[in-house]
Amino acid sequence: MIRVRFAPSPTGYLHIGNVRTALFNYLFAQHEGGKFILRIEDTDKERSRPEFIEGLVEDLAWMGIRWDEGPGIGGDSGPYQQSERLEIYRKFLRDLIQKGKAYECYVTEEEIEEMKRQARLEKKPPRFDNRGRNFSREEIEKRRARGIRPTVRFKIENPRLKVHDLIRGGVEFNLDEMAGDFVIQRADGLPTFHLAVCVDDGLMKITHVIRGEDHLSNTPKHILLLEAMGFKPPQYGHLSLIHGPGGEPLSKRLEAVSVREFRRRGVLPEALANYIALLGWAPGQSPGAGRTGGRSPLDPPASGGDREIFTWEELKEAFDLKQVNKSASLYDPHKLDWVNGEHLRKLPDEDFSRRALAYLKAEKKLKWDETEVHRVLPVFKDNITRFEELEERLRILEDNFSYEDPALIKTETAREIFKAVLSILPTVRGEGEALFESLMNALKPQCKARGKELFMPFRMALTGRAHGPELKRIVPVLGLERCRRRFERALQT
RNA sequence: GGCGCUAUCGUCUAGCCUGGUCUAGGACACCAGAUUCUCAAUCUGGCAGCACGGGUUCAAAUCCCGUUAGCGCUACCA
Repeated sequence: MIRVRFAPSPTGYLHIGNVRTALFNYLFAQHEGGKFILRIEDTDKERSRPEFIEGLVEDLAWMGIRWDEGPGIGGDSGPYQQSERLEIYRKFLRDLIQKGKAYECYVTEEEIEEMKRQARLEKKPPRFDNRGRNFSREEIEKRRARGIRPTVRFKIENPRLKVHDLIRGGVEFNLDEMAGDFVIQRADGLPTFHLAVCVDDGLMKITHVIRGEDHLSNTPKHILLLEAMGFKPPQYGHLSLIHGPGGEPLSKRLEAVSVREFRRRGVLPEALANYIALLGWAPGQSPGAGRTGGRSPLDPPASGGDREIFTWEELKEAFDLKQVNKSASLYDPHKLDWVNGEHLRKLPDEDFSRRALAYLKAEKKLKWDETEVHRVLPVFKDNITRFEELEERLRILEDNFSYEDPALIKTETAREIFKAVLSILPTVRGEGEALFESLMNALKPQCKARGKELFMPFRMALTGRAHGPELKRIVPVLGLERCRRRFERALQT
């Protein structure tokens, strides 16, 4: 059974970068019929904050990424919050020390700082020289007497290591060149990330660790640690990092790329998932789908490497870790908007209205009658890229708008048109677009204006705006009575 | 500095493993045209790329070496 995990530390909200890690883990698990585990890594008590845990859980749930084990639902390997697993880590730590695979290290932070300073001066790579390994009894007693609390370091015995990365292929490390023995328990008695991760991945029987590239260099340490504790290391796959639109690190604009922000602006969760999945992944080209082939729309959607729009189900079906590419990519807001628009337009009117309404309510932007809004919403389906634009569009429901271009309704022709409309309005019948047709049929004999000359003043009187959805769609949702009021108002302006 | 990773249109990518079918395909963005009310949507067309230098080969985007650039790690953060 495949078991993967997403292990965020609650030091901020979910954003494009870490939600992609979550998504790839989730899709992989779903595709393979495995389990997806959520684990909260809050061993850094300085930076971790409880409200971020809630935020993470909420954002993940909103996205539609569901965990099989983790906070809120439990599971066989709990607890799933590292701050509640401290006893477990201590037990493994004692064991490691007992077996001689780790040791208490009385070297102080100041000494290490000095060591680094020296190294810089000599233009040598700064690395810990493992001096704490060989302190004499007396030295240790002396340091203890000075009140120095020890860290615990893991002994690196065989520093050369070859790792097969699921995404990158073979990667070779030489830990000698990188660093010395590393800390697995801080002086304050809390485990470091390295220890906690390895104990948890071991105990939770994680089979595949899919995480950010920033952990690639940690992998040899983790494999060594896992083995020292008697666990079989999982397989590792490292995802490249994502950068902002200008190539700058994402951390510089975390707010703009947070899941919360996308939700606030009215992005569909499945569209976000779709877009993010496309960052660093593309469905491989099926053998038949060559450049000249040209697939017909009737071909099964899962084929071909040029697909862009996926439902959640299609994503789970098509996702393949082997097709994830190694290079970093930039977040492009334009394409997200396009993907979102595609998903919006694919929604049946009823679903579109329901979800748009839910958005407006959640964001406290519903200022009009709910049933009426529900009825009007589909008119805007082709006109928006995000729900956030709806607030402005819906002002069409208000009678006392100001005219964007008042000159348009003041011309002689405009006044003639309005008078003619008002005169034929009582005779107009019909539903939907037929209503508009009926209106136009009655109107044409009564006035000579045609084309733009006719429609622009018409639109301005009705909506106050020069642009908007087609009139044949606007008129029926506004209703004849409201139209009458607006034409009369235009005449008096 | 050391170690590691990466490198195809402005951006996301297909192709690379198993060299020829690639005068490199798709998508976003951009530009132009169509759609006889606008905007949008939609359709059509256009612009634009194998980082650089060597090799191997009859043949290299694809294999090898080097250079350059970007990124990551180099914490008692994760």
